Order: sequence, then structure tokens, then C-alpha cells
Amino acid sequence: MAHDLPKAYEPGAIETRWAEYWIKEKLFSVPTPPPGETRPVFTLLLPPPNVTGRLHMGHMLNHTQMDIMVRWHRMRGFLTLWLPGTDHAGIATQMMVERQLASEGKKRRDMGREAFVERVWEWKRHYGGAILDQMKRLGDSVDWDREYFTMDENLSRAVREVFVRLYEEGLIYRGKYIVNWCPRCGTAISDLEVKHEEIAGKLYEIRYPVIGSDEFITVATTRPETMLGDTAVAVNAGDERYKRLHGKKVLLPLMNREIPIITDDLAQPEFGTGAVKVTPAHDPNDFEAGLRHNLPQIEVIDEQGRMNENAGPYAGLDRYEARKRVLEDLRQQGFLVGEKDYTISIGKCDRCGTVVEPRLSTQWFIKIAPLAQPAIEAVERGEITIVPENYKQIYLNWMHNIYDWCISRQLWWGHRIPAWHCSCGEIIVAREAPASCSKCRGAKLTQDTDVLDTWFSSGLLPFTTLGWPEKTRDLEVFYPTTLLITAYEILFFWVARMIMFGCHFMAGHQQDPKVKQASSWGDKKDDSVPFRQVYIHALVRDAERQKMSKTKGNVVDPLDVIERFGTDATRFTLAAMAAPGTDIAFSEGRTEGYRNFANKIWNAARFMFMNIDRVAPGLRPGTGSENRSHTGVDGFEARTLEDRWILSRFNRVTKNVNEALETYRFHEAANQIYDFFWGEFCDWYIELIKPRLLDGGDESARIACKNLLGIFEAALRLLHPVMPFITEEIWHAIYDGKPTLRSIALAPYPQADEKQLDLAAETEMAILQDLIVSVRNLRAELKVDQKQRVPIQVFVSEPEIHKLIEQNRGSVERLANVEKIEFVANSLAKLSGARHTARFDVHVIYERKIDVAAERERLKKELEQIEKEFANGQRQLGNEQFLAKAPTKVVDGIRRRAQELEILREKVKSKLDELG
RNA sequence: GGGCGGUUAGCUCAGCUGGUUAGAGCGCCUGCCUUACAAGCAGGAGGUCGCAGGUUCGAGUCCUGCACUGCCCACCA
Repeated sequence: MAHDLPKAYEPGAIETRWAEYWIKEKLFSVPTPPPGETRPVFTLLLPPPNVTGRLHMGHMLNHTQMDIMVRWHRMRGFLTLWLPGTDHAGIATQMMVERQLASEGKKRRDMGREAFVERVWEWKRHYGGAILDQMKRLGDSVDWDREYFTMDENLSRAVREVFVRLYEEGLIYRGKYIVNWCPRCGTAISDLEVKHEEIAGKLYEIRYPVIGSDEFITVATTRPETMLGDTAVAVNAGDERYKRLHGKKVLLPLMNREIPIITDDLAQPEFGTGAVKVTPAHDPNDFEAGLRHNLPQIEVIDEQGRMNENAGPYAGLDRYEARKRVLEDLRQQGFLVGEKDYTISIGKCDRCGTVVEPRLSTQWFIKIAPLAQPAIEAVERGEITIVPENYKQIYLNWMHNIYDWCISRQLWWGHRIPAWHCSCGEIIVAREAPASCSKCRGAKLTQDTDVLDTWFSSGLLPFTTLGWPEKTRDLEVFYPTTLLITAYEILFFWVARMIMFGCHFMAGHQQDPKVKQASSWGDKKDDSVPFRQVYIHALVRDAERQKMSKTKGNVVDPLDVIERFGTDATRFTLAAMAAPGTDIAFSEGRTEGYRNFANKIWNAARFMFMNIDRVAPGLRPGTGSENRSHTGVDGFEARTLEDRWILSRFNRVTKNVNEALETYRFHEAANQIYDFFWGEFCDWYIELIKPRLLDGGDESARIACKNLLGIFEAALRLLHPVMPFITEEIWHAIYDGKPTLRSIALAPYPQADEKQLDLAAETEMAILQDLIVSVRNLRAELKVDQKQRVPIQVFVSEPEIHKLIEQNRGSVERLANVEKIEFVANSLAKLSGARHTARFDVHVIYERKIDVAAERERLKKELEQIEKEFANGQRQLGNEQFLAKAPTKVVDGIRRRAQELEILREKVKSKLDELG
């Protein structure tokens, strides 16, 4: 790269080129390390996107944060593994392919299972994993050689192994229970996959005639159509109103079936009429009550949400149509006695939005309590920490109230349950298809047609991707993984399951102490956990803080944003806005600002190269371009105040950035670098060294170049995890395309050197900046022509400050466009149009007079503020409690400030007097 | 029905364990094509930190209540 390159940074081609280079060079591939490896390990498992997935802003935030952490650790010398892969996503993918088939006029059931599954694989090979290509565009530094798919043969084998083991341990059982059933998807779904919604509905009161009397008993229901399957009416045993009806029967209207009146706590006297219809086959509570009272379970709704043959005249009707008809008939026959507005909660299928039907069916379940206990303890003991911390309590609450998990799905795409049914009724659960029935020796075995919940297999990934059930070297080194960064949405779906499975199946596992001890997690004892730390990232919303959703049409496509502003700028935006615990309202304005930042860096680089090529071409790639092997600033020779200052600032910022990343304060890390690079390095340092570069003599220019290069190169490394592309581009240019290392990503991350912190330099620099800004301010107020240089007068009382300004006279004159500095012996405070701080007075000599009225206003306002602050300080200093209790640092600070304020007050007052 | 978060400049947001003068970007106003950058430079205006109490020497920061707002969890007909 040379200085004749475009003035404006064009990220497109550059980013694509480096993304390809990183993959081609296999820079982030981590072969299994041999025994004896002593580097601390950092492992991160990518939350596998669905094969059907496309990148959205939430992913982009997640990936940005992961990549920052990964690159940061890698540069700090950790043996860093980031494992990518995709999830087969049972329902989602099956739906996708079904839709595709529908457009061809085909149906899944007509094709048959085998052909359909083959079709899904075909789809997967064609369209699946688009998101992986998008990840490449983001610059994700994952190990592509280890990419997995949840239905890979080795992972599938591990899934069967887990299933069989859990079954053998009695933790998996099969049974007929009420489950959430999606009539559209035709499968059971877990509690988590049901989204509840409040809608306006009705509460109907229906009276059932009591047999052997002319009485009625009135029940309340929101779902009248289920009455067709009623097998009892329940009242509370203690409810006086119904005591006389205990043991009697009622005649179920429309169906004319006799059903008993039972007493059960299901019925609560306060609610409705105090009597409740019981439909064991279509309501979870009624199901339980049915078991308690041995009631028949009459199913009236089929798996497609239609009334079945048990529904008499309503058979064949859709459930909602049936509701209408049932109500009509009840009304006509005088059984419907009440109808009032009522807010009801309905469950909808997470995938397709269809209203879920509680339905009786035979499913496979995991007994959750024995698995939950260790998973709760691991978090309570701090073996796993969750950040932000409030999610820990949410996790624990959920885990304490968890129900058994329905793991079977009536789908075709997924891991088929490793159970075989024999015609004799025996069920054989086995790792591979058995040849014959273990009970009757028969060979007519058919495999269970159900597949497993997608989350069953993804819950195993932390160990199955590393070779489990084999005792592999990978497991020994990389398990437990170090960090998991994920969205709150899947805390229960995925994170909780991984913890349960990890603690269960990896119990007793020991990580290689050589790679563990050196890491920051070395003090943890329990290596069964799947990860050491979980960071829950924020939700990305649109600029109006609305949740992005396709139906609202407010989805911001990250690739569009990338197209317009570049990946680096987009990444920087997300990093800079990602304060832990708060959602992000994505704004393109910010991204544009960070695109400008990239441009600023680019132009600073152009400036640097222009000067190096002109005065010290030897600096690149020869001198100073030796392998950057340490964590500081290379080849820096502090000769001047600005040199000492920028070196100190760099180290302070480096310290802050590392500390911020340590605690996931991405926004702080990003802002620190931004402010340093733009506000200090470009605005001040580069401006200050220009004279040395231009006409300071060869030696002086060479050192200035070297220092410029040193800071710039180190700053690139500091920024690299956030903006990997532009930093890689410029870094390579520094070495003229011939760096010793193949990538800045492999160079050491800057670490602060306490010895290079220089408080004196920072203080002195602040005074000079203050003086320069004061003069610029005065010039603006006097409307001095920008190009005109004007003389100034300066008064200082302290000799050191006089010396400081004297020594940096040239800088002040240049940056404030001053013709000549004249030091005067007396305070300029009274002089109208002069500026003052506690340390100096300054006056611009110019024929134009300032606007006296405006000046008076300004001074009045200033005085007011000074008085206010001064009074405030005095009050505190006069308070014994304050003096006794406040830290000396604070007290001293206020004392010092009070002195300054007194000086300032006098200056402002005398000037106001002068103005009259 | 429970639980969690948010409310700071016109807009979008920082402000970590309470401590001197509450910050940034965008937008706005003024002046500059100053030989890295107009995607830039210099200067400026703009805030009773949602409301009401409380704790404290000291509160944007901690506590209580309220208001508005968002999210999650929940098998009450």
C-alpha cells in the first residue's frame, strides 16, 4: 500500500480478500495438540445455526462478540479453538422442504419416508449452510477443518449412545400422556416450544342435567367443544352448594352419555360456578384428575385438529367449526346458560403459529429431576458462571420448576429413536438394529418411527464434537469449553440441556492440568461442566426499539449494512453498542460513523506511509519490521513531550481495553480505542509531530516516523479483534507484504507496561491542549480569519508552566495558528476579551473588539457556575463528617479545586467590573 | 399470576464497585477544500438524570413506593 491509494477507504474488496486468505491459509485451524502442550486453552463452541438459517442482526452481534473474544485470546497466546457447525433443525428444515414440495404439487406422505429424507439431504447439500458462507463474510475466525453437522455419522452415533445409556439408567421412559400437539406439524412439541398468548375469548356456562332429579349442575369452560369428551364433572369436596350431588350422575348434553360427579381439588369453589367439566383426553389438569379417579379417556379431536368418530354428529369437523356447532346446539337445547367475555391464554406452536392442542399420545420422555440436580449445583457452586449475573437466578428458578422433557417428535427429519418394536409387544432399545427380539426371538422388528427433539442432539455438542464417547485427546484438552456466548432465548432450550447432559455424561472427566492450570479458570475443580462461563448477549432491536421480525417487516439485514459500510464498521457498531444487560437499538447512523472511523484509520495510514516512504523508507520492511514478538510498542524513542504523552496514553488505553474485555464490556473496549485513535493519536499526536516530519532534519524525521509507526502498529493490534479486516490490510502494508507472521491475528495482543505510564506527561499535555483550545476559541469569537496568524499574550504565575509553554512554543503557535507568543508579567484577567484558567491567562491581539454584551453574558454564566461549585465545595469542606469519612483523595481533590475556583472567581469578577 | 429490565441532551446510547465540573456519536449553529482524511478540520449551543420519599458527609449511581414502557416464565376451567 502506498500513499497514492484511494483517499476513501473501500472495504468491499479488501474484506473479501482477507476472509478468503484466512481460510485458505487455515490460520485458525487447531490440530489436536500433542501431550505436553502447556499453553492455556480457550475453547468456544459456536451455537450451531439452523441449516435453514440466514444471518440476522442477532447472529451478527453474537458472532462479533465471539470473534472478539476468540481473536483476543488467540493473540494473547491461548491455544484457541472455535468450533463451528450447523444444526439439522428438525421441524424447521422439514417445513422448509415440505413447502418446496408443495410448490411442485407434491406431498411428503405420498413420497414415503425414505424418499423424503433423501430429499431433505439433497436440500441440505444445496441450500443448507448458506449461513456458513455469511459467517465467512463476517470474518469469524473459526476452525473450518472441524466443522460439524448435527446429523454427521459420528454425532448420530453419540446420540444413540446417550439415548441407550439414559434408557438403561431408567432416565428415559415411554408412555401415554397429554402432550402439546401441533395439528399442523403433526407432532408433539415440548413445553418450551409453546408460546403463550392472551386473547379475548369467552367463558361459557353449560348446564348438565343431574340424573334422577330435575336439577342441573352448571360448569364453566372456554373450550365447549371438548365437552364431547367429558367423562366426569368435578366439584370441590368442601363446597356446600354441591354436597347433595356427591355420587350422582349427570347426562352429558348432546352426547347423552352418563358421567359421574366426582369430588376433586381440580374444582375450586371461587372460580366460575365451582363445578368443572373433566376431559381427561384433552386437558392436562383433567388428565391428572382422570388418573386419580380412574376415568375413561375419550379422545374427540384427532392429530389434525379435527373432531373424530367419538364426537358423534360432529365427527369430521374442524375443532373451531365444531365449537360453533356445539354452542349453537347447546343454545338451542337450552343448555347454554351463560356467556361472558374472558381473557384466555392460548398456546401456539413456536414454529408455525398454529394453536397447540393438548393431546393424549404415546411419547418418549426424559426424567428430568435426576439430571437437573447436578446442573443446578454446578451453577450454584460457581463451576459455571453466568453473565450478566441476574440470568443465574432465572436459570435456577427454571431448573427448580422443570418438568419431564418430551423428546420424541412425529417427524421424519432427525435422529431416529433407537428403539425397535417387536410384534410380541417388546420394545428393544439398542445402539444398532438388533437382529431378533430379545424376548420372543422373533425377527420381525420395526424401528420406532419417531425422531428426537433437535435440542436433544445439540445439548450434547460440547462433548460429542470433541469425540465422545471415545476418550479422545481433544476432550482431554478442550473440555470443558471455556465460554459460551448466546442469546437469552435459548437459555432453557439449549444452555440448560447442555449443562444437564454435560454434568451427567462427563462426570469424573479431568481436563489436562497442563492446559488448564495456566488459564484463568484453572482454580475450578469440576471438569464435567460443558463450559466455564456463559455470557448472555443482548437483543438487537430496530432503531425504534421494536423487536425485529419478518412479520413486522422491520428486519435489518446485516449483509445490506455490510454492503454499504463494511464488515468492520458493522462489527464495531455492534461492539460499541453492546453494554452488558441492555438491548441494542440498531442504528445505521452509528454504523456510518464507524465507517468514517475506518476511513480515518485508512487516511492516517496513508499519511504515515507517505512520510515513511519520503524520509525513512528503511523502516519498511527493514528496520523495525522484525517480528513483532512482544506486547508493547516497538522501536519507540520518546524524545518530546508528545512522544511521552502518546506512549503513556497508549498504555493506559491498552490497560483499559484489556480490563473491559475481561468483563465483556465490549462497548467500553471499542470506545476506548476509538477515542484514543481519533481523539488523541490523530487529532493531537499526528498534528504535533508534523513539523518534525516535514522540516525537523533527517534524524528527527526518522525518529518521528519510527514512533508513528510503533504506535500505529500497536494500535492496529489493539483494534484487530474488533476490526479484523482493515487492521490486517494496513498491518501487512507496514511489512510491505512480507511480514514474518502470516497475519496480525497471530501477533501478540498489547499489554500495558506500567513503566510507560507517565502522569506528568499527561498533565502537561492537558495544559497545552487547554491553552491551544482557549486560543482557538478566542479566535472564533473574534471572528479572526482562519488563515490569519495572530500574536497572543500569555500570563503564567508558575515558572514550571512558563517553561512548559516556552518549550512547546512551536506547537502552540502552529496548532492555534499563533504568530508569536508574548509572555507578560501581569495578569490579563481584567482585560476584556482575554481567557483564563487557573493556570494561565491568554489574550489574542486583534484589532476587532469582542462583542461586549455577549462577553458579559458569558462571564456572568461562568461566574454563576463557579460560585455554585465553590459554595458546594465549601459546604463539604466545612462538614466535619465529610472530612472524617470521605477518602483523602476526594477531600484533596475538592481542596485543590477550591483553590482553582477562587483564582478563577477573582479573574472573572475583576473582568466583569472592568466591563461595567 | 409471578419474575426481570428500561426511563440521562432533539435522536440513539455510555456512565463498572455511590466521590471533585454527567459524557459520546448523530443531528443542529458558526467558520474553514489548512499539503492524511469534507466519510474531514476548528469552535459552539443543548441535560431540574421519569415522579415522590428515604439512606448517606455525599445519590444519575443504593432502598421504598408510583407512573410509563419492554421482555420472559405460568396446565387454573
